[in-house]
Amino acid sequence: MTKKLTLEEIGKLAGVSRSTVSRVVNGQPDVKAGVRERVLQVIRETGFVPNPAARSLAAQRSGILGLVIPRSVATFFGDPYFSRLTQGISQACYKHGYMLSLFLFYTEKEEELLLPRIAQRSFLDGVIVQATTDDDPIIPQLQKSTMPFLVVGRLNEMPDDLSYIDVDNLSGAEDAVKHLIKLGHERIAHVAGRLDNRPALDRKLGYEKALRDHGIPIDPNLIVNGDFSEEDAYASVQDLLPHKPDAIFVASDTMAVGVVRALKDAGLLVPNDVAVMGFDDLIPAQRSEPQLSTIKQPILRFGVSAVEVLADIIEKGNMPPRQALYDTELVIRESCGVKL
Amino acid sequence: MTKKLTLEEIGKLAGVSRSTVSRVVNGQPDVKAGVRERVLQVIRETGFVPNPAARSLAAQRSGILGLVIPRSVATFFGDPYFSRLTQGISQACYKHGYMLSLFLFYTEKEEELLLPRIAQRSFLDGVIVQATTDDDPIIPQLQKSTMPFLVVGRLNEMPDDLSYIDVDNLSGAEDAVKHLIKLGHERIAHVAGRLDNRPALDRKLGYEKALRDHGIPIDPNLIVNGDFSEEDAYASVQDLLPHKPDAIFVASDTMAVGVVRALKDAGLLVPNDVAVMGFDDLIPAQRSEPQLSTIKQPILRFGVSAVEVLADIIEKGNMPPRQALYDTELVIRESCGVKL
DNA sequence: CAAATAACTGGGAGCGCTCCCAGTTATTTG
DNA sequence: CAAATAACTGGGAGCGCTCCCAGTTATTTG
Repeated sequence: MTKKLTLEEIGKLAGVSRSTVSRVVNGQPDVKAGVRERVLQVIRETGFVPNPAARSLAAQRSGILGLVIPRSVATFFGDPYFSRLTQGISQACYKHGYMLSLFLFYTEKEEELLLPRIAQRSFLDGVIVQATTDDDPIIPQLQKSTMPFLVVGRLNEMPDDLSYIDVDNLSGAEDAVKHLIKLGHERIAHVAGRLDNRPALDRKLGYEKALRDHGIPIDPNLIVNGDFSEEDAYASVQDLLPHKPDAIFVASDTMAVGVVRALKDAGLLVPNDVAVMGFDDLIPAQRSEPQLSTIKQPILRFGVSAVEVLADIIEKGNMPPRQALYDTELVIRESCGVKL
Repeated sequence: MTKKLTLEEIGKLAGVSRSTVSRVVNGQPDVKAGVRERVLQVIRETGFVPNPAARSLAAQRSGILGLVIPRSVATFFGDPYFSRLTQGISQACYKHGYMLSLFLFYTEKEEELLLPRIAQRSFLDGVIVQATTDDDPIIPQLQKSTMPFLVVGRLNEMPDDLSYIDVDNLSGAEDAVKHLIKLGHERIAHVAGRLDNRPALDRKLGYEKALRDHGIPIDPNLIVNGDFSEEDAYASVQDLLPHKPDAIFVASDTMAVGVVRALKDAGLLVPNDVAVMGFDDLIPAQRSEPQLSTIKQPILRFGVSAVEVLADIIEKGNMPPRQALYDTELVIRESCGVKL
C-alpha cells in the first residue's frame, strides 16, 4: 500500500495503459484475453477498487439510487411493511450494481434542505419515493426536475404520466371476501384501517365490491373503522357483535389478532362461530391461535421490482410511464374455517 | 436552464471567479460582504447545487456515512429498535451535512461484493456498524482498513481499541429490579430474552446483580428464558406461577405485554397480586392495560450520538477510541404498583 | 500476398470541483 | 504618508476516472 491505487498505477503494474484497465474493470470488449487476465490478476492482488467519485464525475452518473420516505409516512417507518420493502430494495440495488441512499424526512427543514440536492441529478441516478398525501410537494418537485423516479404505492389523485408500482389491495380484499362468501358466510363484517390511507380505502372498496358482485347488501352496521392498531380493533368488535356477523374481514393482520382475541373473550369460537380473515401475511398471522387466513402481500418481491422498474426508467427514459399493480395471494390457514 | 450550472458559470453571472463562488458555497472567510451577497443571490435565483462527485474527487471526501447492518442481525431489521435507530442516525446525518447510505446484508455474496468498496474510503467518509456476532468478519475487516468506524452495541468479546457506543442494559435492569425491591417485593422473577444476544444477557446480569446487592438469593426457578416474542412470554408464565412470584421483571415490553395477559388469564391482578416491569419503552408499553412501568432506552438520541461520535472520529482520528454507555431511564407507570 | 477490415491499445481532453499560491486592493501603523 | 500588513481575489494544477479518436497489430478476403 505504498502508492495510491489508481487505474494508472494498476496499468503500470500490469504493463498496460489506464484505458485498458478501465475496459477490464467495466467489462468492456476489445481486450485480448491474456491481457485481461493479467490485469484482473493485478486487481485481485492489490485489492483495487475504482474511485467512485472520479467515476461519477467522468461518466456523469453516480451509481446511487435514493429511497425517499416523505414526512407524512416517515412516522410509519417502524411498520414491518417498510423494513420488508427496504430489504427488497437494498438487495435488488446491490444486484444491479447500485448503492442505496436513504432519505427519511421528519422535519420540513430537512426536506427543504435535501430536496434540491436530490432532484439535481448530480448525486443520484434515480429515486424511489414512497407514496404520500396528495398535497405533498415532493412528487411535483421531482416531476419538475429531470430526475428519473418511481412512486411506490399510489396517491388518491395520480397524474397519468407518473410511473408507479403498487400492490392491488382492492382485488386482494375482493379475493378474501369472495372466499368467505364461497364458504357460505352471509353476514360478513369489515374492520377497516385508517381511511385517509389508500391501501385501507382500497381494501374497503374491495370488500364492498365482492359483496355487491354476489348480490349481498352492504350493511353499514357491519363496517367499523380501525386505526391499524390491535387495541383499537379489539375494542371495535364490541360494536360489531350486536349485529351478529358470521365472518369478519380485517384490513390488517395486526388488527385481526386483536379481533380474534376479542371474539375469544366474548366466548365465541374462531372459526366455528365467527370466521376471520386478515391482510398482509406478516409474522403475527402465522403465530396466532388459530393461525390466520390472510392475503399475502409479496412486499419483498415488490421492493425488488421497484428497483428493476426504476433501472429501466433510468436506461430508457420515462416514456411511456411504467405503471404496474402486483397481485396478492390468498393464504388459507385455520381462522377462515375450511382447509382446501 | 440553458447552460449547465457550475461554479464557473455562477461566477460569470455574479462577475467573480470560480474560486470566490467556491468560498461562498463553503462558507469560508475572505469574501467581501457585498460580493458574498451577490453570489448568494445568483445561487438562489439559479438553484445551483454543487456537483457532489466533483467535490468528492477534489476534496477527497464524499460527505456520505454508511450504516451497515450485518447479516447476523439484518433479520431483525423489522424490529422497532432499528427503525428508531435509523431515524436518529438519518436526522443527525442531515444536520451534520452528511448523506446516509444503507447497507443491509442478507447474503454472504452481498457482503463479499460490497465490503471491499465500503472499506476502501473512496465512497464513504465513515461507517456506523451494528454490533454482530463475535465471529463476524465485518469488524476485523474494517479494522484492517483505514476507514473511520463506530460500533453500535457491543460484542461479547470486544477489542480494547474499538470505538463503540451502547446502551447500559445492565444498570437499566438493575434500576428496574431495585425499584421493585424498594416497593417491598421479595420474590422477583425474570423473563429473559434470547441469551445469545448481548442486551438480553446484560439485562439478566443486571437483575441478578440487584438481587445480590440486596442480599436476596437468586432462585433459578424464578428465571425463565423467552425469545423476545409475546406468545413465548405468555407461555413462560405458566412455569413461573407455581413458584409464587410477587413481581416479574421482563426483558422487553413486547414480552411484558404477554406476561400481563397471562397473569390476567390466570385470574391474578396486576399490579396488586403481581407487579410487572418491562424494558424498552416502546409504544406497547404506553397502550397496555395497565400501563407498563418500564426502562426507557433513548434510542433516537442514541442514533444521533452515533453520528456525532463518528463525525468526531472522522475529524480527529480514532485515538483514543471513543467508548460510551448511554443511560436508560426508569419510567414508572401503573404495572409496578406505586406511583411516586 | 496486397489491401481491406477487424481487433486491440494508448493518450488527450474533460467532467466540476478544492487547494494553494501569487497578485491586487484596502487598511493599519510608526 | 510611505511601508508593512491584512483582507480579498483569480487562476493553475490536480483529484481519478470515462470517452473518443488516432494509431497499431492481427486477421480476413479476393
